[in-house]
Amino acid sequence: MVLDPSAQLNDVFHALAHPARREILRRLFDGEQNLSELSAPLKMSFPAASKHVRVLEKAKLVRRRIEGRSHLCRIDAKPLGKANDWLEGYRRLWEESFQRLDAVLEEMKAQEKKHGRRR
Amino acid sequence: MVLDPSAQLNDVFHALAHPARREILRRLFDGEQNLSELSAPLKMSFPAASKHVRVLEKAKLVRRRIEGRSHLCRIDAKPLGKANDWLEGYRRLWEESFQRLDAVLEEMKAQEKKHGRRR
DNA sequence: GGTATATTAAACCATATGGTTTTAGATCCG
DNA sequence: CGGATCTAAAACCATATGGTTTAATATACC
Repeated sequence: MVLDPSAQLNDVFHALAHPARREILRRLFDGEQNLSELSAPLKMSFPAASKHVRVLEKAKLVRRRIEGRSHLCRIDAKPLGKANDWLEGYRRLWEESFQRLDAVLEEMKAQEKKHGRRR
Repeated sequence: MVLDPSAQLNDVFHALAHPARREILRRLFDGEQNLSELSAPLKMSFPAASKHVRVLEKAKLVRRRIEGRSHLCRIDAKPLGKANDWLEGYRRLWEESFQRLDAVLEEMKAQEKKHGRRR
């Protein structure tokens, strides 16, 4: 069905790459909202906001339920799990880099204790 | 210095949205490589690959050390930690969705046991 | 110096992205 | 019916993206 197995991941990461779309997701986190409600706080026209929602739908991060003239949007976080799975493989790497930072900070503290605070 | 605090996150997610760039990262995971080595397995011209590396550099996911005519690239996973932090806020949501899936599968298994396998 | 190698830069192209405004459909409501 | 509301669709625009090919630059090597 899906030709490129990583195509979904492309769509998810691309969807997350725009702050307006992340804001939309953040607000959907608290529950369903229709397009008007979603677009209102965004500093752009309604059609622009609507297009962002479509990008989220393509990434299957948002599902739409039409009720009369209101299009109710709901978050579906499953694809975020896929993104998380991909990141997971690198967790050791970025955690190590924070450990190294911690080590530096510890070293600085130790130096402070030994020689007293400077400046 | 950074006008939009989410700009880094935009760059990171955008960088991850292309399979060639994810592949580059995956290979840098195993250690430093220069541009020629990185571009060789990609089905595109050298300049195209070089541009992808620039996108990764802009997202601070890759650092470059020039040694003679060889540009050695090294992964820096810290920005992936930022991406992970953002995702973290939604973890509960996607885990719940998997639990629901598990519940459905459990239910199906229980039915199987009760009534025997059909077909 | 001369040649091969690694990389950048430039020019170009097609398509995508992100926005706008305007027009057109549905649907609700008095 | 008629008007207000919610949304889509279309047309348009500027810029970005992702690729190419060709030229230029810098380094290594004989």
